[in-house]
Amino acid sequence: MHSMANGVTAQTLTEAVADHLRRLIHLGEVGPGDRLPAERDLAEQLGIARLSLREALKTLQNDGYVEVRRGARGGTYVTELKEPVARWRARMRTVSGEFDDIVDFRIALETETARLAAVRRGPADLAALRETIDDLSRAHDRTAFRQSDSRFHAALATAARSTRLLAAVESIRAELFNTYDLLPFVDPVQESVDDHQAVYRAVEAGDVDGATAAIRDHIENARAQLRAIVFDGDPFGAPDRRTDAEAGAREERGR
Amino acid sequence: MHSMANGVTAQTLTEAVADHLRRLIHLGEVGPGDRLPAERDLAEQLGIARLSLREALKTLQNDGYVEVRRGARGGTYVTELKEPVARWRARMRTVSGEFDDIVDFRIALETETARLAAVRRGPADLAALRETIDDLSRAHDRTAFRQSDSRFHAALATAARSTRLLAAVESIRAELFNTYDLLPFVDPVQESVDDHQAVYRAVEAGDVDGATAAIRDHIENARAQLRAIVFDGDPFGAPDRRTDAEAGAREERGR
DNA sequence: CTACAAAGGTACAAGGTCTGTACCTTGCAC
DNA sequence: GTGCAAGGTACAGACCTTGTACCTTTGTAG
Repeated sequence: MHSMANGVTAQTLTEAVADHLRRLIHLGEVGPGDRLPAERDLAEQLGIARLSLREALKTLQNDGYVEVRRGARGGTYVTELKEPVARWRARMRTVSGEFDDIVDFRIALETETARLAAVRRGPADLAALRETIDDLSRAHDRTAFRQSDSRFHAALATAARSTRLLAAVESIRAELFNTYDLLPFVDPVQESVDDHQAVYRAVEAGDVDGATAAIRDHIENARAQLRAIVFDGDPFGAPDRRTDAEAGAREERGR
Repeated sequence: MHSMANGVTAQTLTEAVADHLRRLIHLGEVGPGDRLPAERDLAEQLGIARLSLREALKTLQNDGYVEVRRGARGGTYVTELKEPVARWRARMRTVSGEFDDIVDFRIALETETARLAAVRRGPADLAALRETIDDLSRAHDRTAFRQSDSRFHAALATAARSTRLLAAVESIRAELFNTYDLLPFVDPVQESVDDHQAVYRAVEAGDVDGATAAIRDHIENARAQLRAIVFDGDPFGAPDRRTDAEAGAREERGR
């Protein structure tokens, strides 16, 4: 027998709660400056003891996600996220291939999502998609931009009638974090609106190939933008860019 | 603020271990009749206390995945899996859309996997793929068939150079369980070999569209076969069709 | 400038989980 | 029928989770 391998561990409530909250922050559900509910309330909402929540908040505090203030106007506030974003960026630069691995996975999920959406969408789905694009084009700050962007992709997965794709699309977005705060704000908005509209038109028309091509372009655009953020100013030069065209030439260790 | 929603829970070690072992069984890493390592050894391999392992085994025992025998030739043996397969089948029939949801997700993962493999594969990858197909065509029993099949898809994800796709492909295969034991054995072998060879040829040729089309066909074939197992007449022909609730209620004592 | 209210901070006891260690029981093989 | 390789059981210590109670900080209304 083989591969009964190791690595099995329990997850404490504290860890689970910290992961949950960290994910909400990564997804932009709560952004810099937002205040979380009071400990007692939040603990009740999450169905856990206050102490467990407090320990989770302590973790997030240590990692620089939130800061805690006492007194009447006290509470737990999301920070500007400079520290965690810096750590995320360092990891993306350090762990070879991690960045492209995530984006490749996202492409796998979203191209098929777009394909299914083009086939299965109904009028209500189209309306929901239009609304997210309208919100996006009207977004006046980064938080609104983030949320509209997230909701477009969620609406697409909803139109695709796939609960697993919806969940996975959200998960992988959380892994990419939310780094728009590091970009100049104006550029990405118009580009993103254009990309989303292209996807929408193909989905509305039931154009399967057009929809997959449009979403692939969109994610490749996002990849390029994020790559600039992550690797900009690297003294050792850009790491190898695994485009599909190039990568075929190289070959790796056997297995 | 919204969506701070509920549902956060810790996972006990026992649960984690049970999930891990159940997954190995679902993937066919260990099959009917196989014996797991002795409790003391397995606990050490997994890095956990024996009691935690024992509780996990108790769970699997209750669910009909394994049976435990004492004495010199004793140990923990994987059952014929009739009970869990019946439960799985009942669930697929009952939970509306669950079956297609899983297969749709699998298509999302594997089409992009095939696409990337066609672009990034090296000679070693091609050799590994050929080997799994050879194994498959020589498979004399269901266990060998299962393993070769799994390994082909793993090799494909390896050729695609994507750790996340590899992990996700494995996960979703575990959710589909391993129901080949319910099929007549001869048919699917030749079909499956043909399908895999079609994928291989496209990947070898670097034919992106051919590879995605071939893997999509393969999975749609698998969908049709599985659908027949899941939704068509009872494979055991018994007019007495037990619901899973009934099945769980009976046959409780015999252990 | 004082009292109140709304937050976070701390303490403790009861019950559950995980570990390490030790010892008992079963049943095949010789 | 003895040896021995399994599983079966017991227990104490450390850690995690919960419920409850009470303390401290700080903005602000009066």
